[in-house]
Amino acid sequence: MGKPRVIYWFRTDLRLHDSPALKAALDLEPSAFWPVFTWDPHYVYRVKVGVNRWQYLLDCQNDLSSSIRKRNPKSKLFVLREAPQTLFPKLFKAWNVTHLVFEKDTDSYARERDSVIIDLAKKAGVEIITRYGRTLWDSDDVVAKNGGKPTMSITQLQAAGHKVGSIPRPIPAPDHLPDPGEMPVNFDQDQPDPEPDLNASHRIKEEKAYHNIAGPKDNFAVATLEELGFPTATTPHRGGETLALKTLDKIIADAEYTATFQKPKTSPTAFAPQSTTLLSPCLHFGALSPRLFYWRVQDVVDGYGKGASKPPESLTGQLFFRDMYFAAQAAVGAPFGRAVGNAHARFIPWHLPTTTKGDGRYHVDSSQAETWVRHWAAGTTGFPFVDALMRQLRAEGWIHHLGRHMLACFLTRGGCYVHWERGADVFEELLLDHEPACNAGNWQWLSCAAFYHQYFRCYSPVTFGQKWDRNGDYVRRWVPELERLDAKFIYEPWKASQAALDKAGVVIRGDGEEGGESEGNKKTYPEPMFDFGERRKVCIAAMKTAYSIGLYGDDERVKDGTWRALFEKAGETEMEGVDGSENDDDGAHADDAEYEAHGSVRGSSSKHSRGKNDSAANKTGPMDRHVKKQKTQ
DNA sequence: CTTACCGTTGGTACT
DNA sequence: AAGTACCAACGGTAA
Repeated sequence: MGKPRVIYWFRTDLRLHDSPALKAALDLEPSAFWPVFTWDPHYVYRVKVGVNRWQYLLDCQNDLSSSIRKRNPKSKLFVLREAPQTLFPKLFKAWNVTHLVFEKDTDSYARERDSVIIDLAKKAGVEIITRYGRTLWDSDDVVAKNGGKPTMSITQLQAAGHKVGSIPRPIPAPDHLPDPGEMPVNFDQDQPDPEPDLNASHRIKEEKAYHNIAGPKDNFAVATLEELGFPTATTPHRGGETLALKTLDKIIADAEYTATFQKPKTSPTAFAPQSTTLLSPCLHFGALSPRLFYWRVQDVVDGYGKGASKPPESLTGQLFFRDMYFAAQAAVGAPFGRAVGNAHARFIPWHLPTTTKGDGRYHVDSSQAETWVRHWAAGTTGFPFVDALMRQLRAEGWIHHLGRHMLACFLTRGGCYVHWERGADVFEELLLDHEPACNAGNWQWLSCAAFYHQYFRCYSPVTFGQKWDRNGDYVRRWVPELERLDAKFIYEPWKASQAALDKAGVVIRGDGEEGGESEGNKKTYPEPMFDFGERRKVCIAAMKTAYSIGLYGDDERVKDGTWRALFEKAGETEMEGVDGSENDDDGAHADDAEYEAHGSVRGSSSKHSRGKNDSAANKTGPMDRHVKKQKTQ
């Protein structure tokens, strides 16, 4: 029995401070200690990760690696390019490993993957040690204290958290790390199947992610965007533990901001600087510990006395929401990320639902909805506030939480009546801070499928922006076509007089698909893609029908399609399978037309450039005709 | 059982 | 400018 030879497996905990798992690994007093990151093909190919988020991940890895090196010049973050499921059994042997240590992860894919790894380690006689530090409280403990049920309200989370116990105080970063052992690669590399590559559309060059297990220079280096075939990232936001801690210091130094923070009063239109902390991407990658964040803030609040804000509005309250979604997902499992099969989300027959085949595709039941979602994703809806938000999201990978509300409400229950899964797909790709539990949870919240139910409260793309930004500076920043338009019309340019438009040098015309950005000296901006007031009414009425029918995602009638009869009986026409297009009965639909499309909205980074054949927009399925016949009977 | 009130972040019309 | 009542009316929670 030699001394412990330990692999510390970094995943979504790219930091050295406050890591219970890292502490457990170092407490073994290893004779060999390898800080390792494995490239999971699931992340590289099977989930949508935009270029900006890749950049942020690589930032975090580079910073971590240099922090490790500072503590031991012989060490660094060793990046191995192979799926952990095939890599670890070989590594255990080749490096003579005795322990594998990592932070527990309650995401559904991670749970599945980690249980495989734990079995493999058992077989190899390698001891597994895990600890938890991803949320304030261990999500499984929260679920247990919530009666085994998902936490569906912030009250439940707070009550269950209270029962779990006090939030652990942060653990300082180690000031020294043990030497790594020898690292022979005397085994073959298992190559993953790159198909389907959900990120193929972003790549501008050959992707070389798995060309060599230790990277192109054979030195286990952190990858570059170029090796992945990606173009340069556009986000100004940079990642890494060092930066995260600096940002946190700056926030904490402002005691009044920290102690009196009220989320609903922070502005979604503030930019340079934004009104919130922008720490969410650091939390996602684990570059910042939520418990460190919590206690640094709480200590300020405790010292501030009267006038401090309280959860859920306060800064610490924001972390509670994160814990709530994590615990909800921990309880529900994989169905939490979907509608069908999710017993805790209402069934609402929105357009463009994901197919039940599990292939990531969705049902194009309405060409009109498909057109709307494309405009939504590209930032060409003709509603300036909506378009500004989407353009900032595409460029920077981050928008304010209330901006996300606006976009989500508009796409689902307050505008397009498109399924929240379509919006979640786009956010998953674009958000730097995309967190599976929080994304799915927030989309369910905003669409009133779960967590939130007041569907009659709708965000107006005109009024909501005006409430925060009378002059429309935010819109001018992101929709430069309207830069010079009078503030009176900046949120609703279709109402502007010809004189006002002439003065601003803009023409309101078309649907943004012509590709022409300028006409002479004038710029063009699209007409609004629908009458918002009308759509709002239609959506609220349809939500009322869906609520009164009261089905949930796990209902048999949802799975077998008999839900439709219930909605037809209720006289509902705004629903999946009914195409609202005015001009689509021109005989253009082939009988065997495909009615599925890839589960991603290809928002082109070059705006206004989407081709007409880019999607299944002009194809409809048999269901449409079926329903249309019924309508005209 | 009923009832009243609350729920992180709506919109409108009024004072 | 900021506060209030109302719109039409949801589910969860506590009394």
